[in-house]
Amino acid sequence: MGRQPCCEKIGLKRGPWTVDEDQKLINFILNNGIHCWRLVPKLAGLLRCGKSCRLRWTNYLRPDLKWGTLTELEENQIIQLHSRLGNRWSKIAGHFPGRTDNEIKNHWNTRIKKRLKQLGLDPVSHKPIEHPEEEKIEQLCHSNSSEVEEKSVGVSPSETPRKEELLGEKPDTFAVGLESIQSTSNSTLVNSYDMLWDGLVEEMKLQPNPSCSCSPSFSLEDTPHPYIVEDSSSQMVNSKPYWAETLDYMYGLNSLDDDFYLGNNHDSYL
DNA sequence: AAATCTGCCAACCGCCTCGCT
DNA sequence: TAGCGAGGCGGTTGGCAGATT
Repeated sequence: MGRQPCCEKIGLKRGPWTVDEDQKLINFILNNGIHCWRLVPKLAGLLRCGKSCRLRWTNYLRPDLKWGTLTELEENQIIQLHSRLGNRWSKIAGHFPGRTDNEIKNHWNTRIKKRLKQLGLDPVSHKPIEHPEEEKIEQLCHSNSSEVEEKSVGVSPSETPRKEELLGEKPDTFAVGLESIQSTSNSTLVNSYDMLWDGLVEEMKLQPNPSCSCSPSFSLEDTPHPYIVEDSSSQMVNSKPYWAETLDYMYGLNSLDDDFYLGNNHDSYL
């Protein structure tokens, strides 16, 4: 016997949320909090199931969401965390304040996967995809032929990485990783991000995100601002969604200065 | 200019986990 | 201790927008 559906689906609306629905959900949660998702749509006057409301809130309407493209540093951190945690997106998202598991999952599937494949890495195992590649790496470690090196991974002779580095074993320090990233071509990113991340782990002691997406509760005091967008040129821009004005009004945020909206305090969350 | 392709992401589905009775 | 229900999670899909032909 199968499980009962989470809600009575007959007569319920599906698909994209409208402005009106968003407003209703925001108003209800801000006024009443979240006690039981199953009751939220009924009490808020929405023809949605509780699950749908929860998803909409956690992925889009939550005030502590960080908007905008994931930064390169965040991307590298995601890769590292994925190599250790696998597809446990909520756990990974827990390390990124204001980011949702859905967002990170989407980013992984659409961009990072591709990037890893271009680097010759298996997105699942994080190891080189083909054995011939390993043979090339072997050659790299034991040969002085710059021609082979240039063709295989594009590393100059003086920057020849150790085999275990190319194959994903963790080297030593943050400093080494950072230096490597700064001084080498893109192809060495394969091992550089490992180095960098290990250093970061040491530096930051991997403090989990207190406002993890799993939690329905939030606090304006300890969460980043939601309307931060970082474009490809790393410039922070203001990108409020349409409902933001409502939230601003309700939270009294409209008196905050531009630095807050522009995310100039975002460093403290890394 | 129109048709087709591709990438992105919001949203859904169904299974799992955990807490309550 | 077993059964049930709600919330959480990860995989997948559908539709939109921009790019390409």
